[in-house]
Amino acid sequence: MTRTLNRRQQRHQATIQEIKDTARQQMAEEGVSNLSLGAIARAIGMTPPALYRYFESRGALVTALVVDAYDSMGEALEQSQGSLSQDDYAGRFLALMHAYRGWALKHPADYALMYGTPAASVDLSGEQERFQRAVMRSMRAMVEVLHAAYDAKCLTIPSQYQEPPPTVRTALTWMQSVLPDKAVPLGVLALAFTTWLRADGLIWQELHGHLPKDLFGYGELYEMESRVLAERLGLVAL
Amino acid sequence: MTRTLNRRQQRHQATIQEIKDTARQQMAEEGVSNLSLGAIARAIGMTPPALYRYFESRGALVTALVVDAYDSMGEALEQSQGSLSQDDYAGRFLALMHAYRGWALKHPADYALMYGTPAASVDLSGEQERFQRAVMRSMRAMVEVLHAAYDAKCLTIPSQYQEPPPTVRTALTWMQSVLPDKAVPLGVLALAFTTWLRADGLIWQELHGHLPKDLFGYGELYEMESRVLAERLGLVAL
DNA sequence: TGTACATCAGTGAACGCGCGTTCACTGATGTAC
DNA sequence: TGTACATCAGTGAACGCGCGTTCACTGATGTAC
Repeated sequence: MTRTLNRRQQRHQATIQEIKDTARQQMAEEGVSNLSLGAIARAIGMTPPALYRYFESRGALVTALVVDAYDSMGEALEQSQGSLSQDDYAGRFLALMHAYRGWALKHPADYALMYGTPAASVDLSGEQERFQRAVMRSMRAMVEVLHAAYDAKCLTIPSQYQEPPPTVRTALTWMQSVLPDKAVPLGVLALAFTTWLRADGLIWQELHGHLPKDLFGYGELYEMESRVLAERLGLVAL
Repeated sequence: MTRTLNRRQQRHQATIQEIKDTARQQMAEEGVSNLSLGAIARAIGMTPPALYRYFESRGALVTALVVDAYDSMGEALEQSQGSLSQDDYAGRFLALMHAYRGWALKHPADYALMYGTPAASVDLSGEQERFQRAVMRSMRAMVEVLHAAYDAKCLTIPSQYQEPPPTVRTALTWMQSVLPDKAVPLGVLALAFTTWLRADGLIWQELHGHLPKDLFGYGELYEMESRVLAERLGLVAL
């Protein structure tokens, strides 16, 4: 196995990192759709063809960036749980929601890459499952909190979620199989995702929507919504 | 006034329409970010410079398309109310939600244009208010339903919405002033928008997200969510 | 430890492409008297 | 009704740009004996 890397391999990995970091910075400055291999190469003192030693195409680079973004987001979410007591479900939920918006505002380019118009990124059919797994990884913390609350009988699941339609059920089962916690009830899983996707709409519009910026009031609207969601999930504040 | 248009002016307006229609078709086929003036001109049998008689730049064309899209969506929402009785608030709400997803699926390119990564569109600072007004126009039906339900005491407004933070309040007041119905309580307005934005997240992810497509089960997840929302708004089905 | 060979990093030139926009222009369409 | 003039539509050529990707190549870095 390549357990130990020689110096050349280490440099290779380091350069891959440098390329990705530069790409992220480029996106942040010039906009997600203006990611150019030439500009990246220039910024790190190489010529464009040299990048092909590290990524086989522009698309491969973008794919790597997307997967990284989900990981980075997931990590931020997990870290948000640090200091909270295990059974403070409402607190943990609110921390997750807060961390989510925080991450999105701190990494707008990555967020746009994950969530924005896909034409800017790539839709290689072979990569689909790779993306799906990345999403699931980022969602672990959310699922974990709701599952814990459910087991403690502190979660209200709307009746509709108990018996999802067959197609939905199929997808949920796959998602369940990908998570480390194989015992998550499907209803909890569905609830975690719909809650999540609803938060998405708010954040995205705050960042890129055509509404007056004031409406979101530096996150106050979002926090308000988070609290409403927490209440309706039946999570009681400690 | 130019109340009656001569033939030349009529042709001018017709060509503007033709350009916009072709542009929409182009976006649908090639992706929103691949909108090219050359391709549009070619499709309608003109040369690229000719388009500059109708739009002063590519950005102006995109702006017009966005505004049109909001109008088209708003119209679809209003039409969804047609056959329902005025006081069937739950029915009207569900019809709106259903029509919203329906419109988005039928016009994915326009939806992406309104809602997607803005780099693909335009962010001329002067156009901001134009966009904001367009959004408000598209939201009339939703606001109207919730307002009617509120007056009939059939709407549950979360306590947090009664006293929004000052910044949020400012934006809501502006929004209120732009609507035809000047008497909408701010809480109702806020509720209408957050509900809306949450639905957005679901639809967008169904269209462009990295989740398994089955999860959305041909709209079943969305309908499920809509019903949950209706219940929680306190709207009772007739 | 030193040499012979394979592997890899990076270069520089080139390819072919499509893009938005400008400009000076020709013809056609409309207007005023 | 006919003519003179202004307005507008559309052309064709050109500008300057940046893009992703390929190719044959030179040097440097590592490996095996």
